[in-house]
Amino acid sequence: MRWSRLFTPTLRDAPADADAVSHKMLIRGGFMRQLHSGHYSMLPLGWKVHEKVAQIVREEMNLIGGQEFLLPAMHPKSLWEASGRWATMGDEMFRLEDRSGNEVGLGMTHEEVFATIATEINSYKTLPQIWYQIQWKFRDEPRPKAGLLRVREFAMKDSYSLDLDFDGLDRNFDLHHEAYLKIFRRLDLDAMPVEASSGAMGGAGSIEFMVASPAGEDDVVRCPNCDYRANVERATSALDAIADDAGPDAPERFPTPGIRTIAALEEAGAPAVSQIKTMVMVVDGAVTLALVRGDHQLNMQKLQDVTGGINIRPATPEETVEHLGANPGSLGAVGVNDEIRILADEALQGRTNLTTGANEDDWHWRGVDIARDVNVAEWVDLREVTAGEACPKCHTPIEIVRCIEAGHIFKLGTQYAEAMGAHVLDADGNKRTIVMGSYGIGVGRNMATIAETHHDDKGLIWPVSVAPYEAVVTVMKVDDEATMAAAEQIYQDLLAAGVDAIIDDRDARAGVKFADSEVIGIPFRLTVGPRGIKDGNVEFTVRNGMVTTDVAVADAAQTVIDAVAVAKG
RNA sequence: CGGGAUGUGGCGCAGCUUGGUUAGCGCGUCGGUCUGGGGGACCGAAGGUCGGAGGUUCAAAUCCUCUCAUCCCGACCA
Repeated sequence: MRWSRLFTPTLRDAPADADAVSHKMLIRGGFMRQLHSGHYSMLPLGWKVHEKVAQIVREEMNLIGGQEFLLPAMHPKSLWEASGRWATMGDEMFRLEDRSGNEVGLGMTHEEVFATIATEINSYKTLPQIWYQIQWKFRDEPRPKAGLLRVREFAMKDSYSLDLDFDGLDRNFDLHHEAYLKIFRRLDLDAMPVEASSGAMGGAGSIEFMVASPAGEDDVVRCPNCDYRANVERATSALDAIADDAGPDAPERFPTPGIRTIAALEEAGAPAVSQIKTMVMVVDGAVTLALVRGDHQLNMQKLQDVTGGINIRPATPEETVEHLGANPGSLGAVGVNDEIRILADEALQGRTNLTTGANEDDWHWRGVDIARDVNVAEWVDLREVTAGEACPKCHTPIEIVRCIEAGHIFKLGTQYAEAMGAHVLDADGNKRTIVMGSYGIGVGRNMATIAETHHDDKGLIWPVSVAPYEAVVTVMKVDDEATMAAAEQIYQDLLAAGVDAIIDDRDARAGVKFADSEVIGIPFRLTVGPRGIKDGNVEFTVRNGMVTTDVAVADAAQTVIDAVAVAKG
């Protein structure tokens, strides 16, 4: 490519509405432009990077036996009704009507379609299978943000494993786990696998691949001592046992005028660790109480996971008063009847002599024995761990790191195959439901994650594996014949050796050319100018670290060819 | 959905409080001259429904109402 013909509108300033580093850099480098919230146009360089990321994913999927498909993005309502997800996907699914009035949805993921195709598998002999595609997903996100990190329209590699049994699923899950680690290594992303909530996907278990970054949206618990890693949505920690006084034979009501918060109640003599915090939640329309220790936080995802609820929200003040008879600040579960489901965090199990609201404004109970006085339906893990608590495995204080979710793999099980009727006959002639796994990597998000973690104050620093160009030959004086001829020869040598090179043949000032190559983040640069040519030299600059050395004109191309080869491993 | 902020040539901004010439500035763009190893200088030029609609007024970028868009925070702390 000749830069004089390249369309890549670089900017001196980042747009004011960009906040995340990757967003600013990708806009400044002319990789992409926003069309509207959550939708980006990929410009030539952006698309090149995107496709290099996709190709790495494709290669690693093929290596584990994946077969590439391409499924429709637009799906009939009936398909999603069959799995029950037409309803459960809620507002996150884009829906529209065709001219006949038939409702269709834009695919957010493709379990249903792949499972439908899997109905054509009739014999166990066809299994296992790994099917995948790299295709556009549409999700009406509540809040698109941070450039490509969270968008409403994006390319995703989604793969699906099909097996006769759960042992097979485990094998394919492990194959994907390994393939994903290789993919992230090739993308130069330091991704850590963590236990995760399966969320709306359902299924038996899942692993997220997390890359530490302040631009992320997930918090990951990490033990600095052992290998414990988990999303806060799943993480636990070891708590010190608390020895309570037995307390009175029955709870006692006492007046607490004006006391509305845990902190205020603590000042009034009830330690937060000995309070019950009563969260009034509405789970799919049903008022539910979630109890946690006074000094603990409720994790909504954990509540969602344990209840299996789809729509979960805090109760409104009106609903709270209607069901419990008091306002927030004086709420409790003592004496609440069976009509309201009560879930209590495990940290409250066995506790006595506790304090909690009495469901009458300005009154609380003390001396509460939770087992005796509260009608707990289930003891579950609801609490969000915090940094510094003890690792559940080794008791070292844990840390919490902000992360980008770069990939996610799920052990789905049989639910989609069952819904779509994907069955096979096993060796004994018995009908069996196909066991599925599903595995996703967002191409654009990974591109942004690389940008997020590979830059300096001059711009991006792409790993060679995904760089828009591996090398640029920067011509300092295009009207100097000897300079241009030497640059052209080097450029042709690079192309002949398979290096993805570009020659900057623009009649522009040196500063402009340097700045552009740096903001774009091309890994290697050969600067060819009359000054060096006179001595038979060109300059070789490595973008990462901006180290420049002189090399002989005759060796220049080979220097880059070698550097590219080393970087690609 | 709740809260906050911002919308003025391609990008970054000023002007708005206190309404009043032809709406400015930097960068970028186009033409030219001089330059030529870190976003150069000078001359000239193009490019704007001041997000949109309605209202107040003799007069609106500026005041009022509604609306749309974009960004950030939150989706719990009883």
